[in-house]
Amino acid sequence: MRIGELARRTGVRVETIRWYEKSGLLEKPARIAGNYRDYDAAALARLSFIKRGRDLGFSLKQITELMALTRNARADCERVDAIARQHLAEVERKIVDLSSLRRELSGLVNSCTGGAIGDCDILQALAPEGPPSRSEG
Amino acid sequence: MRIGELARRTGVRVETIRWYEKSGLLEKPARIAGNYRDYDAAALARLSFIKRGRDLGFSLKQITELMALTRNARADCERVDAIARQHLAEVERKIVDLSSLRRELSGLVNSCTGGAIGDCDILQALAPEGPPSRSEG
DNA sequence: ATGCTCCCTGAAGTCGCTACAGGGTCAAGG
DNA sequence: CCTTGACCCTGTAGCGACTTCAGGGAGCAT
Repeated sequence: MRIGELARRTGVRVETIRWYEKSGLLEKPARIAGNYRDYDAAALARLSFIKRGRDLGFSLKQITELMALTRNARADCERVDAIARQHLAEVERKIVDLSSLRRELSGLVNSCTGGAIGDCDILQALAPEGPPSRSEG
Repeated sequence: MRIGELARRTGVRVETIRWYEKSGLLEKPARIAGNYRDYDAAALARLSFIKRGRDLGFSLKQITELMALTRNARADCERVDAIARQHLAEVERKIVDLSSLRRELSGLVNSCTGGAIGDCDILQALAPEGPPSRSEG
């Protein structure tokens, strides 16, 4: 199949597929007449794996490693688990960070009473502690 | 004050300050002997505002707009509120996305029983529906 | 010949920095 | 006077994961 069909089947954009090839995640496919890329079922499986990994938030580097591990069928599952656990920890950290951010932001947003800029609590909260003149620094 | 002191006082790195200047968030400061940048209290306040906005996750573009609004003291608070609300909505969406991601990932991680790659449930979950050879696709 | 859809390459742009190369400036110390 | 060291300067390239753009070629239908 050509790149457009592969894109349609995987939900990955054509440009992105070419970019994966350039950065070494996908092998260079055969070419048919017209210099068009020609993909087979293995390429489809590989790209689906990448897509699934990306959807789960893994980096391309992690996905590269995971794909390498799949080819080494005798290797231990440990490394795969480590990558997944590390990613999970990162996701959990991000959730915590964003949650405290949300608390702060929703406090800000609810403080807005719709007046003029001078009274805007949002801008007040963003401004530094003191006014520009520093008599109490 | 010179750029190093400004950096220390705001917690923004020297290179980042120069980068803010280059991208138009900070005005070009006066120069003292030796071609060193010379910052005043207004620059300190401005950079503190930027820092606080960044800590709250606003984009530089949003911060630029917020700073422009502060200078227009008679303007309505509405636009400020809109920016903050939009950002809050984005943060909330990210939290939702990451939470479902966490569920999926922790399911994955817990499925790992420590065997060989061939049995690894994590890789199974990442792989596409069928194996590369497609007799049942 | 024209129009259309698909495909090609290579380069540049996005965001928000970070890092590096290769210097200049200035005060303190010997 | 010279060196050391902290600080500063400019300009460029790199990061991740793409997206967009410029400028074409391939192949089919009309």
